[in-house]
Amino acid sequence: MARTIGSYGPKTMEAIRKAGLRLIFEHGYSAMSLRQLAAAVGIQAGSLYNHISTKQELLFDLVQDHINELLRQLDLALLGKQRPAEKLSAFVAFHVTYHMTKKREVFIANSELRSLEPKNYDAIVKLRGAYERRLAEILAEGVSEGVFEVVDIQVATFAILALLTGICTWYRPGGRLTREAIIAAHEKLVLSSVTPGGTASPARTNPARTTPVRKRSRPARSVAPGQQRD
Amino acid sequence: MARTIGSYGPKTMEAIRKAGLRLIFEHGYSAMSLRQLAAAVGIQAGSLYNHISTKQELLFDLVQDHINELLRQLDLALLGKQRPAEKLSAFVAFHVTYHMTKKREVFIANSELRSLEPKNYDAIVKLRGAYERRLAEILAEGVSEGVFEVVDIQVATFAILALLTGICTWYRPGGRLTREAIIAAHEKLVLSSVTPGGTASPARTNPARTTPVRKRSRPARSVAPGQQRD
Amino acid sequence: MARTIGSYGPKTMEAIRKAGLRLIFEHGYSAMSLRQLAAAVGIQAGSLYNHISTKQELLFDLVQDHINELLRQLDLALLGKQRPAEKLSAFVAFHVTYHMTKKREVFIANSELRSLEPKNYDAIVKLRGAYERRLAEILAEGVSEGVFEVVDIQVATFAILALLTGICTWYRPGGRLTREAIIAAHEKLVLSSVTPGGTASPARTNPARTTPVRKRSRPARSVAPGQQRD
Amino acid sequence: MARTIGSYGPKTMEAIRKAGLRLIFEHGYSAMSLRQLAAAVGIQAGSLYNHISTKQELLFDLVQDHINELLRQLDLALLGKQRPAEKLSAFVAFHVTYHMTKKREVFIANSELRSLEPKNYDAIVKLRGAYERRLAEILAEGVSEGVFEVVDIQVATFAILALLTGICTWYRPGGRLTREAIIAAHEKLVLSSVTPGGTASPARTNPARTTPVRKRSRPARSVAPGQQRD
DNA sequence: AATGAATGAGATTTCATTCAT
DNA sequence: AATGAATGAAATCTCATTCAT
Repeated sequence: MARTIGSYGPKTMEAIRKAGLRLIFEHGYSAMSLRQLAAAVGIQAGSLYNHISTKQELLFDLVQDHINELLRQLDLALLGKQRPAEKLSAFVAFHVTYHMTKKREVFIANSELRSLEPKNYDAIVKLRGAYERRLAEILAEGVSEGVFEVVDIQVATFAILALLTGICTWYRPGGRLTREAIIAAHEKLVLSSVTPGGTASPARTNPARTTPVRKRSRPARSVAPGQQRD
Repeated sequence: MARTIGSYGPKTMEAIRKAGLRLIFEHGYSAMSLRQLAAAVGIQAGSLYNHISTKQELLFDLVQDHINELLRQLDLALLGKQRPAEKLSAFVAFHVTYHMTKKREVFIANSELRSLEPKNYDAIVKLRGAYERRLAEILAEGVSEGVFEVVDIQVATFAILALLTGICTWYRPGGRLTREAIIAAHEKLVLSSVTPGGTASPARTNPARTTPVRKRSRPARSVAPGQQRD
Repeated sequence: MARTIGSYGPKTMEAIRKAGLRLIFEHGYSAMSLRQLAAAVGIQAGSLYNHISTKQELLFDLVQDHINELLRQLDLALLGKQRPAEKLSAFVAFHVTYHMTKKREVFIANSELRSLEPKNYDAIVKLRGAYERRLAEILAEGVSEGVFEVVDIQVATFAILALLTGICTWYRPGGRLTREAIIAAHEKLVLSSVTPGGTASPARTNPARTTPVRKRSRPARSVAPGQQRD
Repeated sequence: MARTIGSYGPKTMEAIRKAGLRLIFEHGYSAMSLRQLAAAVGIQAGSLYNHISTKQELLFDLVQDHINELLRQLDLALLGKQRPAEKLSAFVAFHVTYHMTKKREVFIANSELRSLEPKNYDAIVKLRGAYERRLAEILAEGVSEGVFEVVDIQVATFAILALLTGICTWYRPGGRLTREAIIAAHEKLVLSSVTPGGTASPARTNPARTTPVRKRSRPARSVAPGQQRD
């Protein structure tokens, strides 16, 4: 049979990316077959190869494009913000908004890192590091100015990112809350979480750790998002 | 010919579960092949079927046993705690500790729900709901006593769980921080996050939502942890 | 790598059907492996799935197409025949001829019904019933006109069909007898078998059968050709 | 778990044979797994090997014992019969009765010959030949005495056997007809079928067959019951 | 740029059979 | 005589990928 409507010409690549995002989001990268993907696009499996080079490259492109866009927009969102609290607010608002808009991209970029081949994995983790560093720097600045208090900056960075990223596992447009309410809820949680006060004392580092850090027993690229890099 | 070398006897099942946990954690359920699993155990692929009935059942058992244990231990940890703040502290300490001890089980139970067949998925989601409810009730109690302040209890529940569960993606024993420090860091973040004060106003619900809630377009069982159920 | 040698193009499906017929005839459906079949066709086992959807579907299609063709040709053969004896002669001649020509299809359609899944089984048995009814009606007509005599029409129908169908277990082209001789031999047997005369009395029905008919203890779809339906 | 009731001691072998008969009758030899068989008996698959040597031997024993018994009883049934018609009546009555009583054994012995390994196949076909010869001799005797008329003795032998053997595909105790009625119905059909009269002329043999008989293209042991041996 | 048919590897699962206990 | 756990082969079927058309 000839090709079906909706799959013709230069729009096919875009249809592949879109269907790929959805299918990987729903089933995971290795559970998604290229036949499934092709069917969703309305073409035969072999025809995919007119547009992608391999399944792996499709994943890599989706993830890479997402992270680049994320970084680009984050920098726009932080533009002109001065004080740490202001920056943190902007970070939260941006992150939440972005995750509500692009929950599939975000989810995949977090959960399918382990499906990337080593070279691709390294490239993505490097990009992701840049994003995390933005938050870590905001926290560090706030702590050094005395407006934030955390037990450990690294832990707080990971924890806040996890908190914010959690959205894409449950958010659905048209749910009970408005976007603004969801953003507000997260701003409250995050800003309060680093507010000074309470009984917390600074973290003690591990005295047991006198031997050199062991090589990890599992492949460096196994799980997302924050590999223990401290 | 009968068996020559390799694992034997009643320990095999335990070895399968252990290797299964590790491999699913590292590669994901559908990326783990039973050949791999058998090799890790030291038997032939077909021999797995003396111990499991299907690959799917293995996943289900691992997840179910984990959640049952999690619930059981949580209730022990909360025993005798009275005030909401006390309960929340205990919840955080328990959750973090458990996640550091059993990070693989926890990670799988969160990330592989979508790999469960509908019947199994439903059973697990039900169990998980019981766990989430424990936290939601603590928050609700604190809010009604005026000791906690959140914009929205549901959102706060999901956010705190996401924050806490994030640990199992980066924690590794023997890292820079002691367990106690990690627990303390999370207690600070979580307890502060719900501390009254700040400018937050109560969540406005979505005025746009006048039509009945649509059926979701993707399978009900796709992603973890908190399906939009509000 | 793509294909190198072997069958190609639109002829493959026909080759699969032909080889499938032969292999099922020789070894039986469940004893025929798809590897064998693929080897007979000259392709890889997996390549079969470009042409068939499952092994079961292949069997079903072979059987269904055969029975449809059988019915179609039978009706042609009976066209214009008036008297019962004439009809019975035509039936025998047609049946024997067809079974000599398509002995594999015939044999499979009779012996592999039990290998059909329930839904497929039901469909085929229904078609087969139509064929059997043609014969039963000829006999009934002859009996009511007094030109045939049988003890029981149902039993005679089954018996004559069994007699005629037996051919496909021993016929081989180029054997000792001409086709015409084989047909003549069967016409003599069948026509004589229902000729009036002899000592036979009408069948007594079973007096022991006072209780309702029990459900059969084995699956309704086990053996061919005539399930006890009286 | 220990062994279940009904499977203990010297009765196990009998249970295996009985369950084996049923399962092969219902599903066919190669579709019956030894695990199924063991389950039907109430033991583990491995335990079968305390009683049988291989799956193939089980089939062979079932078939061989059946045919031996068949021959033995046939000779008893023919004892003292003098005239051909008397003999043929006795043959039919015996055959039908036996097939109603032992329809599973009969069916298997006819349909699973192709599942026998060459050596076993040869042994069984030899035995079966003895049985067929009994009928062929009765017919030949009747023909030479002028009380029977057939176009071809070989064809008539096969056809009558097929007719009679068909019973085991539809007979079920407690059906509409009494055993006696079924026997009577078959006696009428068979005796009439060889009654002299009618227009049939003796079979012409195949003039085309001038070349030596080709070797059969398929394995000598493929199908039942009457290989073309003329 | 799409199809349809192919490949070779590999997926999960079942099989007959073995044997220490 | 039974069990339970093992083997190695093979079952059906799916996969990513290739390529002549």
